[in-house]
Amino acid sequence: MAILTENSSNLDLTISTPGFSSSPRSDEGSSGEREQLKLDMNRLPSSHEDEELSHGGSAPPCKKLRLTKEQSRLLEDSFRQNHTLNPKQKETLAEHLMLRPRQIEVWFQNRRARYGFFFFFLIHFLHYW
DNA sequence: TCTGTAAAGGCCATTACATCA
DNA sequence: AGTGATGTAATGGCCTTTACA
Repeated sequence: MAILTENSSNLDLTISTPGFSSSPRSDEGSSGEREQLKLDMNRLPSSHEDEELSHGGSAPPCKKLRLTKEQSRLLEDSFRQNHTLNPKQKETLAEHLMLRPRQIEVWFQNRRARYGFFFFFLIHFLHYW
């Protein structure tokens, strides 16, 4: 899979994920049920749900989600290509992964925080060694 | 040109929750 | 089944940059 920034000046993204489609799949395989559950939990809340939450409705705030392997993998691939996202890329990724843009943003932020420095250090270490 | 200001985005520290041993 | 450790999603605050009047 790859997310290609076709042109850094124009903000288009090409996302192709073998075995992963943003559209719901009816032929979910063996790992199916548990994974499907995760996807359901992780899916972007409908505008109605969103509205309820944002208006402080009686519904409890969303529990912390766990990203699926596919979601993580896709995010990881994007991160490898670019450690930061422009708004368009964020939007596209969010749409593709059925997450909120804020979640994409948070993932990249945490990713940079956890491994960014490590890899920076590692690369320079290898380079000079 | 400068200057003040609001909006947006990034980073950091921290919290809170899910999972595993 | 209960518990502590660990990993990580999420939040809030602060800072910098940018656009605009």
